[in-house]
Amino acid sequence: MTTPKSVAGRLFTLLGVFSEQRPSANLSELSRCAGLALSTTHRLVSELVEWGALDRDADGRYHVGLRLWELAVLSPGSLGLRERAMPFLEDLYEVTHQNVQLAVRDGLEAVYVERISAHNAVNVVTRIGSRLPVHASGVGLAMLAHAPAEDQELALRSPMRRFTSKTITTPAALREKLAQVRRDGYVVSDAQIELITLSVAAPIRGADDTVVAAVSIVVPQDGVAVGTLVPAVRTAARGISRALGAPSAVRSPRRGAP
Amino acid sequence: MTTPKSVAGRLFTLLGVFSEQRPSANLSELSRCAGLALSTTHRLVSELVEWGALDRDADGRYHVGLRLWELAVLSPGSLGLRERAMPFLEDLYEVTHQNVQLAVRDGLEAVYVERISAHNAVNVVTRIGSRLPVHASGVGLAMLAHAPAEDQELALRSPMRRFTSKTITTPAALREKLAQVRRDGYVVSDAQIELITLSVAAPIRGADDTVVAAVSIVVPQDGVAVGTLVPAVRTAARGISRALGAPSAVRSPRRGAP
DNA sequence: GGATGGCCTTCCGATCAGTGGAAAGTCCAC
DNA sequence: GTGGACTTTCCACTGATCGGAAGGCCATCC
Repeated sequence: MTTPKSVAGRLFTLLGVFSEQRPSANLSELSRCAGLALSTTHRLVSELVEWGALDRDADGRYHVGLRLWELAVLSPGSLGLRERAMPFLEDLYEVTHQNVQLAVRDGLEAVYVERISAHNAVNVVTRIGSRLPVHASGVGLAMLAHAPAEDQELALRSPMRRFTSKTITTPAALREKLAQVRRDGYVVSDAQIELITLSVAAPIRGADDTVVAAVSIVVPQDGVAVGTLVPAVRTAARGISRALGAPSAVRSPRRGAP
Repeated sequence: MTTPKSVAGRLFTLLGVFSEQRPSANLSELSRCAGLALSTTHRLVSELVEWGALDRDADGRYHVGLRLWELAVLSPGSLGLRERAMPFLEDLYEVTHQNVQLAVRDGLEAVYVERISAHNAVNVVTRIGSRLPVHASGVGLAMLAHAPAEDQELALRSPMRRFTSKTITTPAALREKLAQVRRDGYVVSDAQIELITLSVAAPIRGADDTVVAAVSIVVPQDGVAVGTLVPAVRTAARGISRALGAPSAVRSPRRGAP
């Protein structure tokens, strides 16, 4: 474990100790995992607690604090987008009763910022805040297809992790898929992450008409008519784009669609 | 503005510059608002960007980064709670089509961690991540009523901000309200924040049977039968408690049924 | 064109905050 | 009582941090 020289780096290392697998830790644990001296850890952690980045419970264990929420919701993927998208996600959920997801792009990863799920909906691997490579997720493909050329180039050149036998892993396949997404205006991502699920995604445009997010719906592989989902997802994506002030969604350009 | 002496403090000061009113800032702005030298700001901000706490857009402006999401969702109010509560919030929304909110307590404040709202629902002041004093919000009262005695004492001794003519502001009134909440098992918070709205809230218990969160529904003052909302909110709260493993919410366990 | 002002970036020496070893304190289990 | 795991406090040394200063970039103004 490389110990960063700067204090800031040490703080980040400490915060990085927390994960889904280890949502809480005691002082020694933090010290060990971060590779810092106990006394140093103690002081830094105390400062983090004082500010609210961490909380300390009755057992002396540390958790991520609620103050970080206040910051996180200020991120571009959150501010405005979530608020405005929510009602449309609601609509989509109400019609389909399946998992509905909202994601933004961070480099070559799709970050899920909202998700609506029902009791009986199919279980998916993603949670809010989690990330998936753009090449392997419906939302990722929807966003990548309309990303700046340099990002697309980078994605084509980067190794693509394989999740299932159907995962796109070659530049050629990805290139073709992206072209198809641009042509159709939506993505059907078939068993790219898990063999039993399928997702339909569509891009969301912001006020400057660039694609800033994507919405998707995840359903079980069998028993759901994909054809009926596509219009619903596209409608929601369009509604959200309009709510964000996207020019192309305000007027109604009929691009070859009936 | 007092300049903190520690590096950690300076980092927090920098992050604290961002707010709902100022979701992005350039370097000089950060330097000015944080009261730090330009060169210092430059170095610290660069480190924050490197780690992902901040992002820098094409115009050279800084935003809160998406990495903070990954941390924020690990907070106790998020991890597990949101995931498990969502379906029940959905149910509540679907039945009522009003604003549904989920909150946790942080000291004497209620922090909203999830909210579902419809196109036509009444507008409320709260957003995800925002805070309200416990004495003035339905969710706050629901949580405070079952909080440790010391926290209740503290709340009774602290000054209570007045939002409207109906806001609880005296220890006596608060004490009585809390007793009522404990007796009834729910809260009707009538115009305590805004005169035109009313909320019904109920406490949610965790695996250790303590109250860890609260769910509420916010409706316009007029035209909605409160009587019909109470059972719905209580049912949802109970369902979430059960999903969290709260002993008191697990009804007569049927054992042996394979 | 040259001047001006705003903003960002880099450099560098003095200084002072940060580090970590060590020791003392706390708590629990055996 | 003893041992062990964890936390808290102390302190002297040191090297990371700070901020002034200088330079670069890019507008806008005269």
